Amino acid sequence: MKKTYSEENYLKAIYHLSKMESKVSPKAIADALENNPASVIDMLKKLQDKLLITYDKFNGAFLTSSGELAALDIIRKHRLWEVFLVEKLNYGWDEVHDIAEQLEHIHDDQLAKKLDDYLGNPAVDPHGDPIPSSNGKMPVYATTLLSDISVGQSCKVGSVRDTSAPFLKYLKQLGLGLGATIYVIEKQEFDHSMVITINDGEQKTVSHKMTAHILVIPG
Amino acid sequence: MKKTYSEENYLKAIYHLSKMESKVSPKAIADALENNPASVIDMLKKLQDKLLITYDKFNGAFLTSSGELAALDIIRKHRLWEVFLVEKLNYGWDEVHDIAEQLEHIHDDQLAKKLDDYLGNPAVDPHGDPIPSSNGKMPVYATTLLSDISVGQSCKVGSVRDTSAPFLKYLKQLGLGLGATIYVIEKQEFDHSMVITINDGEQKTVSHKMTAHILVIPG
DNA sequence: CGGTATTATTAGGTATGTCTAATTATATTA
DNA sequence: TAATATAATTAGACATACCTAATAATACCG
Ligand SMILES: [Mn+2]
Ligand SMILES: [Mn+2]
Ligand SMILES: [Mn+2]
Ligand SMILES: [Mn+2]
Repeated sequence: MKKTYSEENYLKAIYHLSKMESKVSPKAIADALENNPASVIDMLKKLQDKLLITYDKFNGAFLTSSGELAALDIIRKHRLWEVFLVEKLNYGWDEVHDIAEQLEHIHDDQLAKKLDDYLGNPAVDPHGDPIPSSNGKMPVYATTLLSDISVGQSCKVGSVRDTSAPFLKYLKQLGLGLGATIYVIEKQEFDHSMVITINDGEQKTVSHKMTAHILVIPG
Repeated sequence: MKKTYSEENYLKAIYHLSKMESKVSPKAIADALENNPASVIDMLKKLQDKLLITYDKFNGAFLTSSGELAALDIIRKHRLWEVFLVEKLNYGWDEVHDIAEQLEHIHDDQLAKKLDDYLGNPAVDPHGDPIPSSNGKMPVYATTLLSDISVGQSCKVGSVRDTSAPFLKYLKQLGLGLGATIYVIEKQEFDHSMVITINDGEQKTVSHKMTAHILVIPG
């Protein structure tokens, strides 16, 4: 069953929110899509009619299995296109999200597979996020937040939980790219800010807001 | 001023129709877009309000200079994406039009230029149609119809005037690709069908409907 | 010329996806 | 617990881009 541009965006938002919070509320969806709860309620009804989600006030929204497959398909396309834009068209990783937001909705049976093959079947997108397989499985890599790494431990940047331009620009400025090695020197109890070195460079202080949006592979 | 998906399709249709016929009527636009004249009239008013076209019943629709620039930009993107799909993703030239119809509406300031550079600044799309320049000029190549070539003359396939799958499939079956050399052996006065050889192969008979949709470079 | 077919246009309506404002339900917290 | 803040929901509206049916204008043809 063909989905509209808008339905696809809702499914994707619900998928992402369900990974972050236990309950996916209309308010949370409205915030994610930058629209309002009244619009969300309308759409939740439509998605429920199409058996893509279940929704009730107490449990919030849940993707059905067909809804989850649809969401993963969109995410797959989004991330493949991001790889294309960075690897082939030489965009910066902080420039590609909004374009991928459009490209993810292009409809064609063969496109994702051909793009995937052309790109050499990449495992992750330019932000380190895993690319779902064509049969709808989401590989899991980095799951530990940098903020949870202990003093004296080191780790590598696996992916980021925020794809906004300001965040990515700041990362670039810090030299914090994918795969960068981080060593945790100190943690402030007061505001949870961290003193770290990046690739054995000079010491830098980063806020909790930063460290709570960076996923790492410990060790 | 940002244009909607639909507005862009109308501008493109009006551009193409204006090259084929002297008057672009609501009926002709409706046929091209497979919708109905009432819808077209609505949109013509909107486009006129936005100063993208002029319209009156006696002269039909005309693109203003900003309308023409917009149309050429969409056509440029359409054709660049078609090159990408064929050259990089290994689609057949009969499979790419509908996908490009979606991709042409992707909006990003740098995208067309980056794509163009990445593809090596192609002059023509997979159907031999010239790719407009970034400053809105449409190069002109093949302008002669195969149906206008005389008996005893040869020519090369420059482009096609129909991008429907049945037409392109038939071309492929005949071995009539871009650049193929055609030699005109005979022309029937009755139905204007032609006997030709393709790349010095065996003789084939093709209808006027075919020869009137193939543009060639004589000589 | 007059009648018929084709086009153009208007009027009114539908579906999608959004909104604001009002109302109801649920949490928070003093 | 009662007041208050936040969230969910409903009602009503609006913009976009379609549609059908009716009417008006124009073209075509015998
Ligand atoms: Mn992204
Ligand atoms: Mn999107
Ligand atoms: Mn095309
Ligand atoms: Mn289009």
